[in-house]
Amino acid sequence: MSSLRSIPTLDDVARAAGVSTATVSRCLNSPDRVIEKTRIKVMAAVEQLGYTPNFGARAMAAKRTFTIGAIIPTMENAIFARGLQAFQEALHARGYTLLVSSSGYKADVEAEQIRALVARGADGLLLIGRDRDPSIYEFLQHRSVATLIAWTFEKGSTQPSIGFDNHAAMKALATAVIGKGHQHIGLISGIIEGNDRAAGRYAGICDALRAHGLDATAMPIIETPYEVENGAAAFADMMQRTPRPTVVMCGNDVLAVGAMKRARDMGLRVPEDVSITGFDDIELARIVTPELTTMHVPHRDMGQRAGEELVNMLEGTSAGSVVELECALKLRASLGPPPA
Amino acid sequence: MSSLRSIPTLDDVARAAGVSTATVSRCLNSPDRVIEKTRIKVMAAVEQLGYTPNFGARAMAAKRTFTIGAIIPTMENAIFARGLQAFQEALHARGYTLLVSSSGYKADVEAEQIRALVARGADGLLLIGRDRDPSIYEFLQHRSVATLIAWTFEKGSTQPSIGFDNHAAMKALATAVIGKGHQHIGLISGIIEGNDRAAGRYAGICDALRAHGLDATAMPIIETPYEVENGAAAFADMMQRTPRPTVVMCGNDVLAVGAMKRARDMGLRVPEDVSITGFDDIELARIVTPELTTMHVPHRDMGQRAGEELVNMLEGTSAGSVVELECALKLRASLGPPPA
DNA sequence: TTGTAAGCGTTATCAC
DNA sequence: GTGATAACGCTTACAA
Repeated sequence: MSSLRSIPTLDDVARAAGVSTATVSRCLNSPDRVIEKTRIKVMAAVEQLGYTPNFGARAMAAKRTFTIGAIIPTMENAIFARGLQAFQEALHARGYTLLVSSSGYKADVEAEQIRALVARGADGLLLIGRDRDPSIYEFLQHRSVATLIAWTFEKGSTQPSIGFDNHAAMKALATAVIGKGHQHIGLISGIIEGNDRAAGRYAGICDALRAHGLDATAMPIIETPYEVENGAAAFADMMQRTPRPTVVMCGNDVLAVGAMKRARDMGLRVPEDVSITGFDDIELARIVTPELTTMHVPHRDMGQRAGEELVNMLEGTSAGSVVELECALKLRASLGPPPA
Repeated sequence: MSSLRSIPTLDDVARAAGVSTATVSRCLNSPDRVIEKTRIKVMAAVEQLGYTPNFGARAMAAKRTFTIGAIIPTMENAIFARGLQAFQEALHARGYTLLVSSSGYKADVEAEQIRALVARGADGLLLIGRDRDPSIYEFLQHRSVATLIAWTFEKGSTQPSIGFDNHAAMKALATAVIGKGHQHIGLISGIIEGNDRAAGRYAGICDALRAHGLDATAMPIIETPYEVENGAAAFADMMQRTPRPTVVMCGNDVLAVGAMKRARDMGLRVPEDVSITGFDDIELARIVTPELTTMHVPHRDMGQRAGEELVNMLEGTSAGSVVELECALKLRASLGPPPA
């Protein structure tokens, strides 16, 4: 019975094909270094026995796994989904496997997962954002794990990275908002501590305000984890402030959508009574009514290029570059002029 | 310089602590089998050297990895996110690590990923739905990888599984729809081939129709992958059919939301001109306007219990049970009576 | 309680 | 082109 047969090893295949284990290994890894006749014989044995290489053994002997790990802050909303999908596809096309973990925006969980992935032999890692305990980067370097930072770009950074300038992008969005005539902006931000993207976006708004002679320190700001419910709660809170903001800018679309929902529940019309903006331009942004003014982030492009870059780093084709991607302002119905 | 030091092994730790590798191994795996004094000495060395066990070697020697794999059809929308998050938390609490892959609803990709995860030593696997080439189950059994099927329940199934009755749930929803007076239902379904959940939901609607003396074979049906855009396109198509459906039931919330968006773009009011229903009750369902009538699936509960069950199976506490979870009808504004 | 040593299943370096 | 054989880093009887 097949279920009694134990798991076949290289040795079993070699025996069945009447060759050495070295030859079987070659057939699997560099088929061209083996004469066709032998190869066919070996492959038949592989097939017949249902052989699958043991990954641990292979990793140990080859010091290479063709596996790349990615740790994203969350899978619960779509922010990283698109980019990750594209990343995965790019890796797959180059023969690599992607393993994903999510940290729930918790630094210690992330550190643990980085170790887990490295211990499992990940050749490379995709990390989101740059704010991280330095010891982690030391560890990664020590283990010579190729590491690429995504979702953020910083001029003159030394870390290989691909992303966009969160600061500049949010500044552009805020500038557009101010251009509509708004003087009272309220900000619902993600948790800024340990999150350079959130920090950059916040700073971008302040910059825009200052550039227009407005007082950035007066801006009401609520920090809360990126969840719809939190956006809703923060919005309600924000509407109590004095002076009441005429526009609520949100750190991402998820918060913004929560804010819009609460506005609706509170009987406030968007944008007649209050304007709302997001960031990311995930699918959600065009599903809600009214459609959300937001900053488009090239998720797919970023993911795909991240995949290619990481593979290139692994294969020595690239030393790890720093690439900046462009965002695009999406002016939609949720932003209007301030109420008269 | 620390970056010149090579990666420490058990041997290095043993040498540094002045004990054997066996003792170090014991300190790490069964600390109580080692006298405190030695343990302290060893742990200090571990710490000082920054030692991390090599996973491949450990897996090979111990034939156990405390790793569980999950393969979900997609990460691009939130359908599986909630459940997976809860699953992950449950595993983490029991000391297991979760590795996730997504198959893009493609059977061959899934098969490949199953092999990849098993080769990496996954002790157990979480799979979505039961439709799958039998050889996969044979393979899994042969490798004695504990496997749990989620998101679906079938009475009398022999596979360990946890889920809900897609057929009964959709039948209940359809019954509610018919109860509102609808005679012309259009269905926008996910791809049914190879997807028992989609198939069950379809059959459930047919059942409900028949139970009310309506002709199920006359129901217009469009099959399309679960994406917002596809839901929108299918809806437009559906509105051309004669007789025009008074309600469009969708295979899940993602399709439904796409349909709602298109309805709005076409100038059709929901539910005055046409009703729309979904399935899953993901967050999205209550974000859209009007809120979506749908079937609530206990995602978190399912994920959490799946995690516990799988660990129990691994640790011999459970032989693998078949558990059914209840869904709950959510009647919201997107469903109304048919237009006069 | 601790040490010795035999695997675990590959890959890679040599010879042949 | 192919075959021995030595790593690779760890766990686990078995001995001491």
